[in-house]
Amino acid sequence: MVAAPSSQLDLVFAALADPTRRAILARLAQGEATVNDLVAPFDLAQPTISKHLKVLEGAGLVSRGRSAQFRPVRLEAGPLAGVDQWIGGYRQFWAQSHDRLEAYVKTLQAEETSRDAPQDD
Amino acid sequence: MVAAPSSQLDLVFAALADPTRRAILARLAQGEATVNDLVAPFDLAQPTISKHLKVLEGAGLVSRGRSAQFRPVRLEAGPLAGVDQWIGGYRQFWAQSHDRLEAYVKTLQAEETSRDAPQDD
DNA sequence: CCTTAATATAGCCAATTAGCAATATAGCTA
DNA sequence: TAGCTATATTGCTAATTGGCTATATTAAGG
Repeated sequence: MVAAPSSQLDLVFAALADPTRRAILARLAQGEATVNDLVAPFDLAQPTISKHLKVLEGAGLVSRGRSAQFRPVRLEAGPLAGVDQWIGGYRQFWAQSHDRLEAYVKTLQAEETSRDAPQDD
Repeated sequence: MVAAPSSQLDLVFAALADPTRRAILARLAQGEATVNDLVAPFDLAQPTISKHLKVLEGAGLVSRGRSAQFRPVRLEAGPLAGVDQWIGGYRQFWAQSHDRLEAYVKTLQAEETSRDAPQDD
């Protein structure tokens, strides 16, 4: 077992890479839920959902309570703030590519008048 | 192999889950680079980096040019805008308890920044 | 042409992962 | 206590992944 300790971002991005887990988060955005609540909408076995929950918990994206034999799951958005922060460092780059795209569209429109545009891709 | 077509978000999150790939993006935030440029800072073999680049390209996060025997790699931030939008749906959940969160975010950013934040200076 | 440089591809391995069914545990309730 | 319900754990499999070395490809330059 050589495994370097995964950083928080590693765990969070990995957790978010699975559509089932994102759907679970979406459900939790509407409020706390039991495991069975979370199983219901999917065509997946209960242990499978429990496993997904463990991954989400490991990433800090959910926390568990205890109420009788229920272990309510609730959304913890903290790590998403971390992702948001990380992404913030790149915001300028998609603003910029948007500008480039706009410029490109303008070019196409300009060439439209001269009816002879070469394909350059 | 029944594999449902991974959504863009699946691919992007999965690509971002690896610290080497995030570091590559951080490097590309400073400008186009050749594969060798990207190999240099890591203690990884060139084919390993090429594989990472293929993952990033599959997610739409980088694109490749061609110039002699070089295949310059450049950042494509578009997909990050998609992530930003997805995350936007959860912003309210951390806005609520901003105070407690601030320290937490600072902590994990401190951990990550040195490793793979884009340099914007 | 032949060599060198930049990159890609192939093939291998170990670790991880998403899924399942079966079973165990924990806490009500009768 | 017994039984029922909610959830966790175990143990399996197939697929995927990150790493490597060795080799192939592509383009420049002598």
